Amino acid sequence: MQPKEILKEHVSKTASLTDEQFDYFFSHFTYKTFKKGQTIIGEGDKVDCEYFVLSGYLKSFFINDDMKMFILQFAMPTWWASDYNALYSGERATISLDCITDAEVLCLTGQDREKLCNEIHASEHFFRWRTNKGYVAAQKRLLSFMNNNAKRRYEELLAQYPTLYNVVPKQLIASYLGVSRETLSRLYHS
Amino acid sequence: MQPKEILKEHVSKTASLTDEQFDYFFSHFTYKTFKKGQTIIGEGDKVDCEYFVLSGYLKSFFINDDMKMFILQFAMPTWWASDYNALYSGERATISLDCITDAEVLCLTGQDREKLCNEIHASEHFFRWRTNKGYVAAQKRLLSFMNNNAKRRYEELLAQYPTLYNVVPKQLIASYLGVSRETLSRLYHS
DNA sequence: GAAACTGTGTGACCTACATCACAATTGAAA
DNA sequence: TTTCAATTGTGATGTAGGTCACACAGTTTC
Repeated sequence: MQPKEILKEHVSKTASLTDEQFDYFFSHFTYKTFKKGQTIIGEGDKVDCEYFVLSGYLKSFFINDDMKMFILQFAMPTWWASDYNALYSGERATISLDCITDAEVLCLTGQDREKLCNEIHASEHFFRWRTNKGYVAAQKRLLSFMNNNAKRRYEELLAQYPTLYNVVPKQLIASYLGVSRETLSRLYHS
Repeated sequence: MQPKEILKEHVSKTASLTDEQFDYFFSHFTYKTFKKGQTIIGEGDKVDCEYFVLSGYLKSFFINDDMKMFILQFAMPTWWASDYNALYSGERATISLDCITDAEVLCLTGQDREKLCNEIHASEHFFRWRTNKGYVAAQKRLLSFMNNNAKRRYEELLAQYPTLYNVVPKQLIASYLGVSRETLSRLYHS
């Protein structure tokens, strides 16, 4: 399937744009490819874009003072990713984004997103619903952190995204769950 | 200050509505008061509304199978609260909402919000930005959970919302931080 | 002014998970 | 195929924070 069709199918689930509107909408996206391990957003960068994943897996993450990594999100095909705080506020990136596998993405600048939201009411509708979905998901994960131990969080993650298990190194899964890789290893060997 | 002015000032920070547009916007809100301890949304309820706080303090929370409470959000004046998952999806509430103090709120039904978003482009803009802010805040809190111990999370919370300390029982602060009340007590007595 | 309730402090003990150290395995590069 | 790095497994030990138990406020209720 072509990038344009992938995005169109995705957007049409929450907003109705006419074909001409969608053509215009799509014309603001830039197609890019990245290699496994490549950095898309690095800490301290100016953040211009958000990214729609066509193929491959990304991770968005934070590194603390002890160089420990915490994964905020795995981004898979048809997911969006960026440092939304930096993108909306103009501040420098505190969240990084890079490629777990080779990846194809569509880039949309923050400026173009605002322009599209202004010019096409339906596109603002789309972004509102998408963001709300992200908000609800983040809240769910917060509750899971408070309520569940590492084992249950691990089972939850695998139940929701079984494909991750084969694609993503266990270290990264541990960073997502907020446990050490040693603990994770012990969890699924018992 | 009147409810209408409070809301107007709040909305105008992110969206420009004309006076007539705002009058129309405001006409969809219902003013309500609640007493300390009253439930606004209970588990299993059908969720029709979201709530804009005019005065007082609310909490949104989740109760697990062991009857342990986890607080997702304290809502203070000019904050919004609801079970957004239930409100957007039509499912029953899993998140409850009640009053820590006497409170005045403005209620907006999900239906009216969608109607307003349709009819007034600027109001959709407002809700997109508000939701994005919530999303970014939830992500920050997630990172804080992964990165910081209970003591630092406690200090962070007090630094951000000093008023909470006097208004909100320590038990609830513990539930927000995801620690037991005993641990919290030990944290600030040392 | 008892009585009952809600909120808080504090000690003793327990457990989930972190950390450190090193071995084993896999996988890419040469 | 050999080599080097990245990834994973596993034991020993440390610790933050949970749980239970009980004491001691304030505050509301009759």
